[in-house]
Parts: sequence; structure tokens; C-alpha cells
Amino acid sequence: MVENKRKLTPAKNGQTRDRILDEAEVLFARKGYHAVSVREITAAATCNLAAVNYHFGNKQNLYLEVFRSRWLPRASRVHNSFRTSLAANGTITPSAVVQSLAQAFLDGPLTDTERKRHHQLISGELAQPTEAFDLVADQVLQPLFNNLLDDLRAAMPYEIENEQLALNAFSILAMVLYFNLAKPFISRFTGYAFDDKLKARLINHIVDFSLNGLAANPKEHGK
Amino acid sequence: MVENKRKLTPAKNGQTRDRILDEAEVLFARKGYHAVSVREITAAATCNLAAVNYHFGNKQNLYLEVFRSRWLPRASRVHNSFRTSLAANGTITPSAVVQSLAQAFLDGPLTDTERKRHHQLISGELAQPTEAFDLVADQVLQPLFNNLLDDLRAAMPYEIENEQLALNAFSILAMVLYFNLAKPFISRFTGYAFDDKLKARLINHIVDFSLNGLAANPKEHGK
DNA sequence: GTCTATAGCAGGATAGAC
DNA sequence: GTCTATCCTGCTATAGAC
Repeated sequence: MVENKRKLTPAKNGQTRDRILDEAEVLFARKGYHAVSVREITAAATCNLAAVNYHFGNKQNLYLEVFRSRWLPRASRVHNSFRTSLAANGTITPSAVVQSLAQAFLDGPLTDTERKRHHQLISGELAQPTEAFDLVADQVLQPLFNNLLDDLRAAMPYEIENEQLALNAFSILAMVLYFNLAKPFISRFTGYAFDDKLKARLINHIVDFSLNGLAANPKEHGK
Repeated sequence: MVENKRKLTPAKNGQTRDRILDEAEVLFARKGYHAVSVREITAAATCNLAAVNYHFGNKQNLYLEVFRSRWLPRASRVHNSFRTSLAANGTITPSAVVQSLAQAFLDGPLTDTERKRHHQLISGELAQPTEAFDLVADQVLQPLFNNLLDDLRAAMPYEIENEQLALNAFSILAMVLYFNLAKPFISRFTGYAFDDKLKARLINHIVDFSLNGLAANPKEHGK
């Protein structure tokens, strides 16, 4: 009742735009930009073909809007989860940094299906970058990388040169991001089911491997 | 002169098929399957539109043939480079395994442009797997993974359980494959040029990190 | 804001001459 | 084995009624 004043045409069903974004994201993630048609999206969103052009101008801009309004906020949730988890840890140690990062990315605030979509979308951009990649790189990847650099520098018990630090940061990101990407294939190659137990074990492994590499193996893990 | 006997129509220019495969691979790698048209491929191969259907039946089959006749043999060269380099090392140590693997994948028998194409093609399949991924998984990834498991088991100085071993193998693969994928972005995020010096440093880093994780840092590297 | 209808074009694929 | 010519489907995008 409050906002009637400036809308004489009260935008009956403002949900169409949202439904399009939701369905577009699912389809773009599963099949990639070029393999999805606007018809397919509007059919899934149970609206008319013309709605995409009305709300987003064209298909390319719908794709970008999926990243802007869906992907980026979700990435922020993951990033925040990492930061608060690390802050809650009190002192910053290398172990705490990697633990918080792995936890946030592999078991953080996202549901399993959200996480899958999230990583499929970015995988597509890694394989064939579009304008969306610039968006993601500037607003998510670069800040994450810089944060990780700062945290690692603060956490390492000795001085470390910049290039060395950067390589370490990349290696840790490699572990975290790659395991998310490869998750469907770990089962395929090993035969292990990807259940919660394996997920927890995976996070522990990433921490151990990042801290001590293969040398980490002889040690036992507290449960 | 030797083979005239059984070809009365001597297949004037049997190179068309090859040219199509070459150009198709470049375009598929750069833009992805759906973003490339058959017209675009035949134009690049300076042949007629109908040639693709004549030689390969349809577009999808041309794509598969690119993997069969171009990607798989190249992957074999890399795999062989890894095996012979490791064998030449004499005794199998964890360090030798990782060193040989990283060397083969990041600086092995492929030229830089070959390697880039190679990894762009497989990245596309990782993001949105098609029939080609089954091919690659069965004929390349699974054997590579099994080899790595065997080598690591032989190289580790103590007994190690299967799941632990598999996670370590994945972690090492993560480092090697991820750095190839992320190479274009390392420069972007760090500002360092990706020259031969950085490449060599990267290989050393992967070995160190895989062996000792972050704990590897204080050590100096022999040149 | 949502719909129908359609323009306009690019795509994969095929027939048939050479 | 390579070409020209063409079919026809499916696509994005727009115009205009409601």
C-alpha cells in the first residue's frame, strides 16, 4: 500500500523476469551459452518468447545478467563465509587459512546443486571467456586472490618473496577450485561414492596437502 | 608410383580431409563446439561446404574425429614423455614422479600453441561433457590416473591406504592440470609475464609444493 | 508487462553435376 | 573427391495487439 503512488500500472507479475533468470542460469550452466536457445529458456520459465527481449534486450545480455544478479552474489556469500570463518579462528595460521578456504568452497553456504551450477558456469567462462569473465575476474577472483596473498603473508612464519607467495596462493586455489571442478570425475576414476564422508575427508586432505604435500601422509588425522 | 595400381581415381587431393581436421580443431578449441559453424570451418580450410558431410557425415562426427585423430595422439605423446622421463630417472621417488609429470605437461613434447589448443579442447569437455569426454576419460585420463597411482605407491617410502593414495594422485594432477588451465590468468592476476623463466620456476614450484606444501618455502632451490 | 505473429536470417544437411 | 545450388529447420529479434 505504501508504494502505490508512483505506479499506476502496478507491474502485475514482476516474477517473470526472475523466473527467466532462474531457468536461464540452470540451462546455461548445464549446456553452455550457445547450446541454449531463447525458446528453450522461455519454455522452461513458462513465459513468452518475446519476454527475454523485453526484459533483457537480447540473449547475450540475459547471460551477463545471470552473472551479475545470480553468480556474483553467490560468490560473495562464499567469500564472506571464508572471511568470517577465518576471522572466527582468532590467530591467522597457514592451516587456518587453507581450512577456511576449503571449507567455504567445498562445504560452505551453498547447497550442493547451487555449488554445481556455480562451478559449471565459471568453468564455461574459463574454457571460452566472454565479457562475463572480466566481470568475474575483476569483482571476485582478483579480490579473492589479493585477500589470499595478504592472509598468507600474515600467516607465514618467515619472510617470503612476492613471486613465491603468488605461486603458493595459486597452488592453494588450484586445490580448492580443481576439486570442485573434478568432483564428478573423482567417483568415476576411483569408484568411491561422493558422500558427505568423502567430502569431509577431502577438505582435510586439501589442508594437509597444502601444508605439507606428500610429506603429510604419515601423520594421523584427529576426527 | 607404387600405389597407382588400386586407385584408378587417384584421389587428387587427399589433403582436404586433413585440412578440415586442422582448421576444425583450431576453431573448436578457440570458440567451443556450438559457437563454430560448418561454414566457418570449410571457409578456413578453403574447401566446399559439402566436404564436411562427405568426409565425416555430420558436424558432431567431425568434432569426435578431431579428438580421435588429433587430441588422443597428442595426449599419448605427453603421456609417453612422462613415462620415459620417469624411467630415465632410474629410481622412482615421489620427487621424480612429480617432476616428470609437471615437466611433461607444462614443458613437454608439445609446442606452446599445441599445448594451448590441447587444453582448451579438454576444458570445453570438462565444462560440458559430450561423447568425446568418454573417449578421453577411457583412453587417456583413466590410464594416466592408474599409472600415477602405481608410481606413487612404488615411490612412497611407507604403506599408504588406497583412498589416501587416490587423493594424493588427484592433488598432484590438480596442480599440473590447473596451472595449464590458469596460465593465461596468472599473468592477469599477478602482473608477471609468462616467459620461459616463469615456466621453469612454476615446474620447480609444483614439485616443491607437491612434496612439502607450504612447508617447502624456506628451502633454497638448486638451479 | 505479456502475448501472437512474423520478419529475416543463419544453420546443418543433401542432391546431383562435374 | 569436390563443387554448386538448394532445402528446410530453427534461431534471434521486432512489431503491434491486448
